[in-house]
Amino acid sequence: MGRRVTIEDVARAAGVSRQTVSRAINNKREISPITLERVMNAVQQLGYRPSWVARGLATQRTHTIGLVVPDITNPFFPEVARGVQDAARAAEYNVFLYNTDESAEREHQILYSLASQPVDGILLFGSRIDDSDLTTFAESYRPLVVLNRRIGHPGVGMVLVDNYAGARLAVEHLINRGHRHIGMLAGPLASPSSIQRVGGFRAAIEQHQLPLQDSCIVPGPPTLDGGREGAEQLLYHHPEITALFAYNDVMALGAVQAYIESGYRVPDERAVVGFDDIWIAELVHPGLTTIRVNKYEVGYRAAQCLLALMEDPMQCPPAVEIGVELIIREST
Amino acid sequence: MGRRVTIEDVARAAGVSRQTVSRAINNKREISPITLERVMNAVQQLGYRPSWVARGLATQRTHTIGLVVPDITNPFFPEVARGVQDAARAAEYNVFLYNTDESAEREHQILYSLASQPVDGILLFGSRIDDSDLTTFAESYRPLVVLNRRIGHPGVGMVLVDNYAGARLAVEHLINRGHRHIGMLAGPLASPSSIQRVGGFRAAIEQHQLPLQDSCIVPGPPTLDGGREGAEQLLYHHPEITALFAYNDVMALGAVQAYIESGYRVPDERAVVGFDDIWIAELVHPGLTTIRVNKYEVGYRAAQCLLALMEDPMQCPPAVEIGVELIIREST
DNA sequence: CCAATTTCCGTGAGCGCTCACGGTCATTGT
DNA sequence: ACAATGACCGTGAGCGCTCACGGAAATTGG
Repeated sequence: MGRRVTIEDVARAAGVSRQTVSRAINNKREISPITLERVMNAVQQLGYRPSWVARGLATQRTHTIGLVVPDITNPFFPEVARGVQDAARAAEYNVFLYNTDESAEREHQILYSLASQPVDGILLFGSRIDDSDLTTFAESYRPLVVLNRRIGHPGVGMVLVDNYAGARLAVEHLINRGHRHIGMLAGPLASPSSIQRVGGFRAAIEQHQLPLQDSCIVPGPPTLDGGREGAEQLLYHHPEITALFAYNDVMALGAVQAYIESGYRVPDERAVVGFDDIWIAELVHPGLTTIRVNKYEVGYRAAQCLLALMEDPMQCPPAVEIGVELIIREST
Repeated sequence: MGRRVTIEDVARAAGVSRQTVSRAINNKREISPITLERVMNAVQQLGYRPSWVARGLATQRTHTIGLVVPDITNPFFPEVARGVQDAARAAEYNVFLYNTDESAEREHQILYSLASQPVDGILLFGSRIDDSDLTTFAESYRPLVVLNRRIGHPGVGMVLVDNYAGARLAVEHLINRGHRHIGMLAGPLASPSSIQRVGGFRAAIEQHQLPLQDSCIVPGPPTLDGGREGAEQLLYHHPEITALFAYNDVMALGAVQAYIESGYRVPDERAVVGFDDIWIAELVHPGLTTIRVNKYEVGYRAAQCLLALMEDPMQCPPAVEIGVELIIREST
């Protein structure tokens, strides 16, 4: 109850003009220390809080960024989100969160609705829309940072996880362990990170002149069941395969489950390596060998990039490269 | 580039007044079908998108809610957040996400900053500020829904997980399994859910007339390490304890680890039951016996409650009760 | 065929703030 | 002592939209 305290009220109470109050709270100087204090007192007493919305309308900036992820429930993203939040908070930005559910249509909706302003910039992670759509989008909309996409466009930043190197590390590790028939659970084919990981996988296999049929690379949803089913399918069609490289840890976990349920011992008879190093990878039994990605860093640096972009929306920031690391545990 | 398309542009293009355009896009009827179509065409052609901010200033509603959680990285919260998002999306609301890091000070900051408007309502989960602060907060601010707090105040909704019953279920299960010396990892004592779970724990123990010293209930941060350390401590001071009820699954997992590292077999020599049934509880080995809380439902229904509250901010909605369920796996 | 509705649409004001000016007073230099 | 500089502050307008009016046209009834 009670009307909102406006800047006018403060001005009246302090015996100055609105503009002076505005100057005070945004410490623009151009204001004498004494009036500044007078104003600040009035602010305190009335409990005045400037309206973010009104300010947004006047300045055309809302101090808000939008974070778009496929699904916050996917264990990869909470840490990323956390990184984003922390970076945003440091700069006094708020962050909106949206889930696309891996659906391009849904993603379009969100992006479209984001255009009607609430945000100053967008962080697009795990995008599933195609490159041309993304480019036209980047052209018409505000600063944007994308994950694992190469878009050479002023005003858009890129964060690139080294998927290719990660996949190679994984495969080489498997080869070192003596495996010669290696399969891959490729995840969602539409995803660029899947393409990159498959690329690294193929390259490593070929370099070592190991046999590889296309049917040893099976796509599937990046979920536990996706991993389980992929592994079962491979078990059936390619029983010679003794090791699996999975698109991500969740799929890898599913694969391990499938193996165990089918009576194989991991890692003695079948080995599995995942990707991401999500929190639980070290808790399961056997502990999951995986490629670690610093997820917090991904979020944090992406947000920083976006923040910089918002200062100067026309620059072409260098891509932020995120390195990866092989973490060996018991599943290989 | 290019100025923003305003409602005036549309009005001009369609040969009508701003107000008519406004009516059209908010389908207030009071508008003839023919002009409606004319306006809509103009909207299409110019690619007009009403400014959320300007509308917010005029209507004093931003169509935004704020979700405050201790840490989105805590595996309990992503699912909750997901439920919130989905409910919000259905009503065309955006959601801000904030992390308090279990810090009361940080929470105050956030709540305070939220007062300067960006949100129409607040979802406060895992609050760590004390009851009186919370009440004064509830009085002065906009609609609010809190989790696991009893605040009888018009305009504030409550979502209550049945912690008490959950704790009893857990303890009784342990007793059925033959345990007579049962300890508890109590989590953060400041948290109401901790208090409630401890209450249920005590009640069950007493009802079955089992021995219980206060030192068998050890507090600690709700993390893996918190659980591990608590278990070690108990192992040292109360070696007679054969079963543990943990504040949450993460602590329970830590406890299991501690036991295994100390050479105890779970569940043969030591049993552990958790709380929440987070995603990974069934993936670890041994699978974790736990009290399941439907986290998605918590978020979804909380958001619905908030939405209702925003329609009529002075009502006292009934508390939303969330039931729990004992899930028996291999850790007991 | 004319008053009483109803339907439709336009006008002014205002939401709470900031920006670009311009004005006033005290200060400085010579 | 007088113009010129600078520090400080106030004024109007405007950001893009909606609300509460009120007026004109189209409809109805007897």
